[in-house]
Formats: sequence, C-alpha cells, structure tokens
Amino acid sequence: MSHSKPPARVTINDVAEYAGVSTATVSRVINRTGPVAAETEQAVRAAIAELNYRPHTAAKILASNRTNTIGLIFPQISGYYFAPLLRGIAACAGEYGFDLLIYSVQEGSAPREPFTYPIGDQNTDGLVVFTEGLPEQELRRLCEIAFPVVLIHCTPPEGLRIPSVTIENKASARQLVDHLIEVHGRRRIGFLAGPKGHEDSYWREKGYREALAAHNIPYDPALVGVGGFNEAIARAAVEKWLQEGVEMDAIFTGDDDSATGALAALTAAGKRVPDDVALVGFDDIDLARYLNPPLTTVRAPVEQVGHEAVRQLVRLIRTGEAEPLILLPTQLVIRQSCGCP
Amino acid sequence: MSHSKPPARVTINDVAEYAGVSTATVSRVINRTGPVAAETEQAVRAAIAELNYRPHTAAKILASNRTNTIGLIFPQISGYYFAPLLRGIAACAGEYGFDLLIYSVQEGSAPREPFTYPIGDQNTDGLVVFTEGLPEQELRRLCEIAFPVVLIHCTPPEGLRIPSVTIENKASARQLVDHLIEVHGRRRIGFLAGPKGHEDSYWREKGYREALAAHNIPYDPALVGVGGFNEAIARAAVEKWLQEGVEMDAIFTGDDDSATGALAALTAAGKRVPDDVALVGFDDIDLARYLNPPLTTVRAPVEQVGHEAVRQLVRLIRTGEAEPLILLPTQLVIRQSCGCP
DNA sequence: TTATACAATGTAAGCGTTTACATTCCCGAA
DNA sequence: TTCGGGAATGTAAACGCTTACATTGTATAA
Repeated sequence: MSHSKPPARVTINDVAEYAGVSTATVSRVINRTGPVAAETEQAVRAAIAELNYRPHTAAKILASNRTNTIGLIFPQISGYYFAPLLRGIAACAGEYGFDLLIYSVQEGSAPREPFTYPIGDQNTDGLVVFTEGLPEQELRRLCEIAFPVVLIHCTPPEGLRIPSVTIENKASARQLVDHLIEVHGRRRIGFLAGPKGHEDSYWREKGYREALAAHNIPYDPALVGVGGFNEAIARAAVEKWLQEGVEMDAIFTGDDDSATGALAALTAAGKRVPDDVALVGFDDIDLARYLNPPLTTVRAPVEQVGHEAVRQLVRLIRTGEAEPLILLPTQLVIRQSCGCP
Repeated sequence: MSHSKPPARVTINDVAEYAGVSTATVSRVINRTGPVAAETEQAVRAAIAELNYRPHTAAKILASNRTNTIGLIFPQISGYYFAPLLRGIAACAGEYGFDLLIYSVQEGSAPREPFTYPIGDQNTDGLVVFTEGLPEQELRRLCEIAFPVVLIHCTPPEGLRIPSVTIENKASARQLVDHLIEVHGRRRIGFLAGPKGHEDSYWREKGYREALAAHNIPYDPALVGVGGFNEAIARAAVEKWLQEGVEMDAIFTGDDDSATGALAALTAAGKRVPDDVALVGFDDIDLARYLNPPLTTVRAPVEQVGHEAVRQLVRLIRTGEAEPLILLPTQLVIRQSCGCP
C-alpha cells in the first residue's frame, strides 16, 4: 500500500486533445447538451474510455451551479424506521434522476463553524430534513434564499413556510385510545411520552387527551409518565407506577419500544396483560407480533413518508411549489394486548 | 412558495471587501491557516456573520484538492444491520473530523454513464464500500490511482490489495455447529444458505462444513438448501424438506431471518424445537430472544465493524497504510432453540 | 545603526468545468 | 449564382475558492 501520489488527474482538456476536439464538444457529449456529429461523439467517447476520464464533480457544480443531487440531513442514526425511511427516500430520488447525499449530524459534536454543513445549498438542489436535523437559524437562512427544503416528522418553526410530511399521529392515537375505551371499557389509561420535545410524541399525547375528553374521562397527570421511546426507561416508569400503587387498567405507550418495556414491568409485577392492564403501542415494529401477548399497535407507512418527502422536494425544486403539509394515513393493527381475542 | 431566484451568492470577495481585507486573509481566518492579527480576525468574522456568508464547498474542493470527507457506498438499504453499521461509521468519521457522504446504489437503476458515481475520488478523500457496492471495474480503477478504499463484509477482487473488515463468519459458524454436535449430539444438520454469492453466507457454510468434517460427519447435499436470508424463502425451503421426508435433527439457518421462517415451518409441521429439530441462527436480531423457543444465535459487533472500517480508512488516507484484513470476533448467544436449558 | 527574521497581509494564478458567443461549413431556396 | 439558416464546433470568460509568492512592517540581535 504505497503512498505515492497518483499521476495528474485526467481532465476534460486531456480528453479534448486526445479526441482532437475542443472541451466544449466534450462537455456536450458528456451532458448530451447541444448537437454533436455522430462521428465526433464516437471519438470523444473513445477518448474518455481510453483515458479513463471522470468528470470532476466539484468543478462541474462550480461551473454549472446545478448539482442534480438532493441532500438528507439526519439528527442521529437509529430507530427501526431509519432503514425503511432511507429506502423510500433513496428510491424516490433515483426515480427522479437525483443523486442522494446524506449527512448525519453527530450527537456529541460541537455545532459547526458558523453553520457550515457538508451538505447544503452549495452542493445540493434541495434538502430533506429529518426532525431536528437543522437548527432553526439555518432553516431560516435557507428559507430566505428560497432554497428548497422539505421537513419530515417535524413542524416548521414559527413563520417559516416549509413543506413537511409526516404521519397521522394524533388521529391514530385517538383511534387507539378510543378503541381501548369503547371496545374494552377501559377508563384509567396511562400514557408514556417520548423524549422531551419529540414531535411525534407530542401529537400522540394530544390524540390521547382528545380521546379521553371525548369520553368524558378526566385527564389525570398521575397517569402520564415518560417512556422516552425506550425499553428500559419505559420499564422503569411503569415499575414506578406499580410501586406507587397508581391504579390503571390500560397503558398507551407512545411507541412499541416503550411497550416492550412496559410489558416486561407489568409481567414481572404479576399483572396480566390484557386482563388486568391492556397495552397498546405505536409503530408496529417487527417485534410487536411476537410479544406475548402480541401487541396491538399502529403501523405507519414509513417508507412512503420518505418517498413522499422527496416527491415534494423535487416538485419544489422544479416548480417552486409544494404541498404545505402532508399527513400520511396509518393503519390500526389490532392484536391481543388490547384485549381483543 | 415563490420561485424567484435568490439574490446573488455571497462570496469570499464580498466578505473581504466588507471587512477591508484581501480574500487570502478571509480564507486564513476561515481555515485557521496562517497567522492573522486578532483585530483583523474579528473584523472578518463580523463580516461573515453580517453577510451571512457560507463557503462554497465545490469551489473549496476544486481549489484545495482536499475534501475532508469520506464516502460510503451501499448496494441497497435494508437489513437489521444497516442502522448500527451506519451509526458506527458516522460516529467514527466524526471522531476523526471527517464529514460523511453516503450513496446508495439503486437496485433497479441501470449502471451509471461510464461509471460515474456521485461520490468518488473527486469529492471524497476515501471510500468505505459495503459488500458489492461497487463493480470490480471501478474498484480496480480506484486502486490504480491509489485512492483509499476500505471494504466491508467483502473480499477484494483477485489481485487487488484493498483492506477489508468483516466478522468471524467461518469461526462462528463452526462454533455453532460444533455446539450442536458436541453438546446436543446432533448429526443430521441442515444448512440454509443466503442469497447467491453472499459473502457472509459463503463463509458460514464453510464453517458448517468444517464442523461436520471435524466430527467425521459426511457432508450431505440434500441437507443444504437456500434460505436467501429471508423468512419466506427459508420457510418454503424447510417445508420442502419436510414434505420430501428429509431426515434431520437440527438446522443451522444462515441468519436469523431464515431461522424465523424455519421455525414457522417446523412448528406448523408439528415438529418440536429443539426436541425434534434443534435450530440455530446467526445475527442475533432483536426478535431472536422473543421467538419460541428463544433462538440460539451469534451476535456480531455490527457497529464496531463500521467504526473499524473508518478507522482503517482514515489511516489509509493519512499514512497510506492499513490492515489488509480485519476479522472482528463474534459472540455465541446460547438460548433454548439449540436444546440448552 | 544595520541586518535579520518573522508576523501580517496582499496579489494573482490556478483548480476543472460549463456556456454564451463567435465562427465555419454546408444545404436548399430564391 | 447568391444568400439565409441551421448544424457543428471552437474560444474564452466565468464559477468561488486556495495558496505560492511577494510585500510590508516591526522587533531583535549584532
């Protein structure tokens, strides 16, 4: 593995010279822009192949001011939905002929210089931003220069007209809790919130409260804990409830990971699910149907969210217009943990 | 959402002019290269903030011939290991101060123009390539120009000295099958291979055959099927065995997804696991411990693989040297599906 | 006092493309 | 025969940055 520098880069000039044409013609061949005689084209292609020429992306971007690339910014990489979401995004970008660049904001890392991300308006034609991937300040700046951005699972900051796509969190949560109340007659229903400031959790809680209100069940703060969308935290939260003797006949954990933790706590304490305490989650992770009892939950069209986000972004790039808000419908997945047979 | 073009881009010239210095000085401030008087620096920073200046990445790359970025190329996005692997890669890149650019090769899409990827030697300092992310031809070209590349879960093509990092597939499979034979006395052990040409599967099968050979168990082709690392395919494969009356007292499915399918087939056919047929998988997916019986399997340090790959790549970039092959150790996870109590 | 060294800054030549504009050539219409 | 017009191609000026080299000023050593 020697460290010797490679020979000088093959440039468009080399190709032009080799093919006996001008750089403009080579460029035309490569980008299929402007007319080129068949014969000339062949000579150029031969030269390209012979010299093993690769256009220099940075130079191309600089000169053309177009990137044909869309960027994706992630706050951190984890969660069951990451892979399908990314798949949807990558697939849709491909469909529209865009390349995809992804940048994951490191959790621990200090905020960048002023705010210079490796991807942004200088090397992409548009950005898909997942949850809190970008600070408000940066979002504002992009908005000001009318740079196309689409948000995923995130409401745009006050006053910024940025299109966003997410799922029917509130309506689904409402449905889930309605089910618990109407079908299974539960009335003391606990809720385990996600991490502080989590947008999905916010709306799910809203749906939970709406369901209560609609059935004249008073809201009891003692029945709302923090599950952090995390198995261990949720388990601890439920254990605490149990220990404190909080009465309840059902729990809506904000997501399925929490449900797993809640189930463990409940089972360990000798509570029967769903007989003593019904349990419902959100997300329909792989595990959900293998839990004992199988978990009643909500399935979100994760891949489709990614797909739709890119569709909107491309529309925004091409026409300057996009749907301000897209709420993708979810699907109730009734299994046994809610009490259904 | 208007489509009006944003005002002209703020360039380093604007900043220089505004701050009353030369562009060189501005560049020095931004990149902390060369000495700058405190007073001057302040003026420059103020100008940057005032004008809301952002360096143009493409221009910077073009001029400096450095990118401070490493690229990751994926064949397609899926699989349980995707998120942790990416996390490891992103985290390590961050540690070394590199940005990360990711490109996922679309499955269906036709191969690109000659072979021009959106990321490569022109916009990254090095590449991490996952399995068959890049065709051999491209790999060869990169090798020729001495461009730093590290492979993940993939042996370099004949004659190419490209460092690679993967896991102890063969040794772990061997261990697993040894366990089946030595501890549980099984001798008719089936194997479900992964997709055609899958590198991990190849080595796991090798480990399987080694274990058989070491115990003087003849290799029986009838006991080797294709599970495709996929639940449905694996299920069908096992059903076919059952239907054809193939005798067996254990199955080593190449991965856990297959194990799930195999388990379903076995259970549906009234076979008891592990009493009639012991079952072991590979990967230790989340689900594994929730199966009934809980699945004996192997845990791979997926995140660490990503981490190590980047570590080697950075080393390669900086010194031109790297470990040719790194095999990360795995961990046997004994649960009940193999027959252990 | 003078030579020296270094800190601070400026000048301008690239980096590898694209593309507006100019040029040449050829063909068919008048 | 002449001329307009497009097809095919070339010329050269950007694009926004880095950086080698030049310049200036100031402090220190001799």
